[in-house]
Formats: sequence, C-alpha cells, structure tokens
Amino acid sequence: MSIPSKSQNKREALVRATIKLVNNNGFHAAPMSKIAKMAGISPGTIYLYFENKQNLINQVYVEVKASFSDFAFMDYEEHFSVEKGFEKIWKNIAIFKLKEVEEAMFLSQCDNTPMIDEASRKEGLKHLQPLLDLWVRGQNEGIIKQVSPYMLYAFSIYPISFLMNMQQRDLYELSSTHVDEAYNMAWNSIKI
Amino acid sequence: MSIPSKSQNKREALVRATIKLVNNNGFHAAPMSKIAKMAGISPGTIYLYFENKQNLINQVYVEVKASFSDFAFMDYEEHFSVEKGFEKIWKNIAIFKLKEVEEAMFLSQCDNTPMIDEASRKEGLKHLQPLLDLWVRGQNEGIIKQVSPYMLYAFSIYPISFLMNMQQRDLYELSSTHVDEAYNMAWNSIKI
DNA sequence: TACATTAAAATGAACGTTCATTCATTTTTT
DNA sequence: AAAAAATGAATGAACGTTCATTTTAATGTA
Repeated sequence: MSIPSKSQNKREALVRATIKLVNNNGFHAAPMSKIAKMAGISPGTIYLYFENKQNLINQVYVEVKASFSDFAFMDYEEHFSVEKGFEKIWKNIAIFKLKEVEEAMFLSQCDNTPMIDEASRKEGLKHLQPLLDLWVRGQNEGIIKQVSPYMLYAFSIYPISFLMNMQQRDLYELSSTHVDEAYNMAWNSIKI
Repeated sequence: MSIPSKSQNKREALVRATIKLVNNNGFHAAPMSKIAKMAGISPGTIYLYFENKQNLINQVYVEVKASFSDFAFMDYEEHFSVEKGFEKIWKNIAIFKLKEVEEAMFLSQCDNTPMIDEASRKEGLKHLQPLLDLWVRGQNEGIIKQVSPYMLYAFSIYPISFLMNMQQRDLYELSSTHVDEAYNMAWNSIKI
C-alpha cells in the first residue's frame, strides 16, 4: 500500500471540489477562486496541476468517466452468460448512479452541455467497449434484439440516469424493489 | 391572423438568440451582450423584457417546455385507445426532438443543470399531465405495467433524448425505420 | 546530528478583461 | 407635444490567469 504524495492529495482535492461546485452551482458559477478555497489551496496552485479552467473540467470529466466504467465492470467476467453479464453490469451502473450521486450528477451535467471537448467525450466513451461486445455476442446468440447499440443503450442504461435525477430532486424514492423492477424493464426492452 | 407587435418580435428574437447561444456555448458563454447582438437589439433593451439574466433563462425554459408540451399532444384526444394515444404522443415527442433540435437540446441542457429554478422546473412539468392520465387509464385497463410514472417515463420517453443527442453529435443516424424500431421498444417496455 | 544550500511547491496580491446591469439621453410612436 | 420604447456608454464587481515572493522539502557537508 503506497502513501499518496501531497501533490496527489492536492490534485484529488481539486477534482473533488470541482465536482461538488459544478454540481451545486453549474459550470458558470464555479469560479477558480471558489474551487481553490474548497480544495484548501491557493488559486494560483491550480495552474500547477491544470493548464486552465477548460482543461480542469475536461480532465475531471475523463477521470470520473473512467471511475464510472471501472465500477460498471466490477466483478464482471467475459465468460458470463449474456443475461448474467448484462445483469451484473446493469446493476453495477445502477448502484453507481444511486450511491455515487456526486459523480453521477457531474457526468449527467457534462453529457448534456457543450462545456466538454468532443475529444474528451470520445475518450470517456472508450471504456464502455465490454458492454458493446456483450451485446454483439447476445445478438449472435439470438438473445438480444438486432438494433444499434445506441438503441440498446438508450432503452436499457440511459433510463437509470432519469431515475437518478428524480431521486436526487426528491421526486421519487428508489427502493431496492424499484431497482429490481427497473432492471426487469431494462432487460425486457433489449432481449428478444 | 394578428400582426405581432414589435415588442413581441423583440421578445421572440431574444428568446431565439438565448436558445441558440446557450446551445452552442453553454450558459457560461452566453453573455447578455451577445444575446442582444444576435437578437439585433441593444443590451439595455433586454431589461425591458426580462428582470435579469436568471429570469431570462427561466422564462425561456418555461416557454420552450410549453411549446414542447403543445407539440407532444398535437392531434391527441382523450378518447383514443391507450395504445393509439401513447403512439400519437410518443411519435409527436420523437418528431419534436428530432426536428426541433434547437429547442430540444436547450431543454436537455436545462434539465441536467442547476441553472434552472426548481419553481420553473415544476412549472414546466405541469403540462405533461395528459400523458400521466393516459398511463393511469392504461393501468386500470390492465394494459400498462403497474409501476411509477417516473419508471414509465424513464423507459419509454427519456430514451428519445439519448437518441437525439447521438444524432446531434453525428454518431447515429435515425432513419424513419429506426424511429419505428424505437417506438416498438418504447411500447414494449411499458405494456404488460 | 546540525547546519547550509539548493530545488520544488505553493502562495496570493495584482492585472487585464469581461460581465451583468444601470440610466441619462435619443428615437419612435401615439 | 407628450409618452413610450430603445439606446449604448459607463460602472463596479467578479473572473481567469500570472508571477514575484515565500514556504517547504531535498540534498550536501562536516
């Protein structure tokens, strides 16, 4: 187990502060001075770790997306059956979106805003490949509908984001029963 | 047919300019001066129509949401069967999101950002009532799954937003065949 | 060990710019 | 000639970013 360097701590504090401030106030109301204050460092220090504000946001986006993907494929193995594999990934994503609310909300905001470079977006998308592979396998086995992966994603994964948003606005309470309900709807919408 | 007053024209021009600029650059890069220039009026004039920037954004949001809802229920009548009624509403929404891209993108950005007041959000949600009523009717008739309307929305309507986003980023081309495919998946996910 | 020297990291006041908003004045409409 | 609508330069606050200076860590010396 390695002791993180002070620099790592500062960078991490910056990333956390950025996520929190952008979540609460939006990009336009997350000034560098506030980010620095929340991270417990001086404004000037930000520029030792990031080129500028745009670069800070992009990097935070890519890192959060990576941590999301890591979570999504936790305990998933490619030799799983298509159905079991999908269930594992889907539920991982659901847990992430409902438990790691800060990170998930940040992603949802970034994914719907022009504030992220197209390059960083592409970068963030790469890690989802295993899910696409699983779907192709399912299609070859005649288990998964013969439609574009965008369609499969739209109807099975993307809905989780909506439920998270509603839960976050206290409009809807997602019990574990509801999560199972939602999983069944997701699987039902992509299986043949 | 009434001739719109000049004031109406100016207000409309402001609304259009706000939508376009927020879409292209995000809220943080849509300064009042640019909005005014794009609308062809002077910066000071904005304040004859809107209290301040926050108020401008909120009002534009509520108006676009209203225009979205009007579109959604176009040619829909409450005496339709549940299935026909849902198809009409769903396809209206799909047409809106794929054709009125500017407005749809603006909504998608607003719905995922803290830049909109909770009050304006509530206001914007009100107009969707007929769809909720239709779902309740469908549930009473044993046609629609006995789950929360949030769940039904998440799995049948919300996916359209994702497809619009992908289409907008030139990652996915939604032909009319794909729209029918998507409709079938939507109906399939909420029907019993 | 204790001190000296150098290098690296961090600071925060200062800078130039941009922004939302105002209001004395001008233009347009009644 | 009065009222209403529109203007746009001016204002002050806030922002992102810089850099001369200070603080902290690392290395060398005896």
